[in-house]
Amino acid sequence: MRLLIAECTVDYLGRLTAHLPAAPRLLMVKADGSVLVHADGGSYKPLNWMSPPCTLVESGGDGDELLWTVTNKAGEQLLITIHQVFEDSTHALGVDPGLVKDGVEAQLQKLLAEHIHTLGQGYRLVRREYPTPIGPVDLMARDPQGVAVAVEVKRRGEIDGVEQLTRYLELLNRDPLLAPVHGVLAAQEIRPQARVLAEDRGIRCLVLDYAQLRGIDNVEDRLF
Amino acid sequence: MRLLIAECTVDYLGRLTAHLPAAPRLLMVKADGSVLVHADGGSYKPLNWMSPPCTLVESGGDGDELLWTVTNKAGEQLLITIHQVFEDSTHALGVDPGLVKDGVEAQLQKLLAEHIHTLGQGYRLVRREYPTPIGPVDLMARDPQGVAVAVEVKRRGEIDGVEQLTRYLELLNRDPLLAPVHGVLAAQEIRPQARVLAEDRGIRCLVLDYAQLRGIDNVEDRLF
DNA sequence: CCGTAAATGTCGTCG
DNA sequence: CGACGACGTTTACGG
Repeated sequence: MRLLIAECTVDYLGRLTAHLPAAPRLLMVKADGSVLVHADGGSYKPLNWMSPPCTLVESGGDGDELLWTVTNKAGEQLLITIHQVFEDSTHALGVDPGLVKDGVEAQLQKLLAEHIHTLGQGYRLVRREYPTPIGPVDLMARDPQGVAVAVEVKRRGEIDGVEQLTRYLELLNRDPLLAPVHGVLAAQEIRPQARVLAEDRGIRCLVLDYAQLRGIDNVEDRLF
Repeated sequence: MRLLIAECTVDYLGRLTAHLPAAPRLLMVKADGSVLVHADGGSYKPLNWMSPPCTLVESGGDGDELLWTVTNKAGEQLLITIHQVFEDSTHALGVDPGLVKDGVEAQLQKLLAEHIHTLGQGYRLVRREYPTPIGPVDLMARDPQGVAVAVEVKRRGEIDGVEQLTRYLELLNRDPLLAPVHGVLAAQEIRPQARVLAEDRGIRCLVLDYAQLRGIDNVEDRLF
């Protein structure tokens, strides 16, 4: 990895065109040739960048200037003019062992499947990832009367989730052996507009308490 | 901005939990206190990070180790254990003048508005950004028979765009002075599933050729 | 400050 | 390799 602190001007010509006036910035060149231009603020997103795979060509500009031309397969270009270099260092980091994550939605789905009575007393789980032609429904269950219930699990319930579940329900209800199929949107948090849309379509909204779902585990652990 | 090249272990405890085993990495601390952990690959996204506003507390760990505890308002934590420092430098960059962008969807919308006959001969533009209670429709037009046509412009047509246009159409069709309102999804590229969904709902799909739309300009430039 | 839509989104997974 | 959905999405824009 090469790090430069330098005054530079940057132009991106690709899916859009963008320009950065001259200013001191951090230029990061990674081992795979990708380039990041960072300012001393903002968030983790660089001001400008080129993702790998790409190639960097260094050439002389006017006077003491350097011109970097970074190009990718699609022909997108990042043009960096370096006016003054304040620091320039290179470091061999090696391949990173990588990030280990504990998911959220998958956990919620698993927990809700294990405690399907969170939907109400007498509910039974049919299966997780119930297949449909347009993708799997997170959970399929039966209510105490035996009516099919399709459950969409989200961390945050938003309009997208309602639309997604609506498409599943429309398809599932075409199956005379399954219909009628009710819908439940289950999430740790449900946005007001998503709730309005869901309830307008007869979809029940269920707010999940992650801690409580795990708490139920603990209680049962004590019982057995 | 402070840059460290260091062997470190990182844990994030927040919306999820994530762990990075010990390895040499770049640690970037920005002036606003935000912290980025970068490897020598991947894309512009750090392996781990904390967005501002947040606070960094440095304390001693076991032996020569250093422990950074980065905390934000929501109580999320980024814990960085620094085992060995290979380089440590600090640079004053000042406030960045910022990025100037030329958008894409806005350009497409403008071009299509200027060449509304791309929809078909005899089409007339009513207005861009036609207001509805849930937000503006990109373009409103009339077909040769005077029927209202709502157009949603995207760079890439995906299911979301179809849903968005569907919501607009549902609302617009409630207005007896406007109904019936037809729908058109116009994009440089339309995904197969979006096309199926759109056509199932009677929404026409129109693939836009950016170069050709500008080419039409050129031809007209030559004529006048 | 909340809510929605856009993003040079990026990233994983699965066909 | 393309399509599709999730993301610690982040970010910009409007009410």
